[in-house]
Amino acid sequence: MEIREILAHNLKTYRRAQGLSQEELAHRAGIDRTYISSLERCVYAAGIDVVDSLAKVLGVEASDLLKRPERGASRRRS
Amino acid sequence: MEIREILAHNLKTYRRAQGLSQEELAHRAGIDRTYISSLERCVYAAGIDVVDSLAKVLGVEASDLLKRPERGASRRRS
DNA sequence: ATGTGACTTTCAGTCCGTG
DNA sequence: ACACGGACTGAAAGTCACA
Repeated sequence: MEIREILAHNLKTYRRAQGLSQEELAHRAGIDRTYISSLERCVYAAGIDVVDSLAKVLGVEASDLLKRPERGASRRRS
Repeated sequence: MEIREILAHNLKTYRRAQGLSQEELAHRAGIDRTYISSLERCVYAAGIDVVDSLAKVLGVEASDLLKRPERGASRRRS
């Protein structure tokens, strides 16, 4: 799994957990709207400083955004 | 503490733990020697793909390179 | 074996828009 | 609220010579 994909996944997950839209997140992090969209679609390899500012808005550590998701336990059993 | 400094610190620490010179690390990661030097001196905010390739050579996760160092327990008592 | 300045090229990141 | 495109700018990516 590519590092961009990991970031994209975590970004999307944490963002939704906070109930934020891409626009809201972009605004609060002082980053362009369309760039967030690009990151979640793995268009760019973000710089660590934007990872850091995104992490701050999302209330997590920068390193958390680069952690590969858990192997087994993703799906919620209905 | 700035994210660049964290990366610089961890990079240096892990590199030395592996007994690698900047040149060796650079060579193995397919990156220029002087660029490693720049990163360890906080000249740039590296991209996550660079962080990832460095992490692979150092045998750690990309997220480990962005983890802020432990508060207390760094200095070894002589 | 590393720091640093000067340099060129690539791409991250912005800003405008559309569907 | 999001995907996606074009055009642009500045910083990162990459190279070299010298201390």
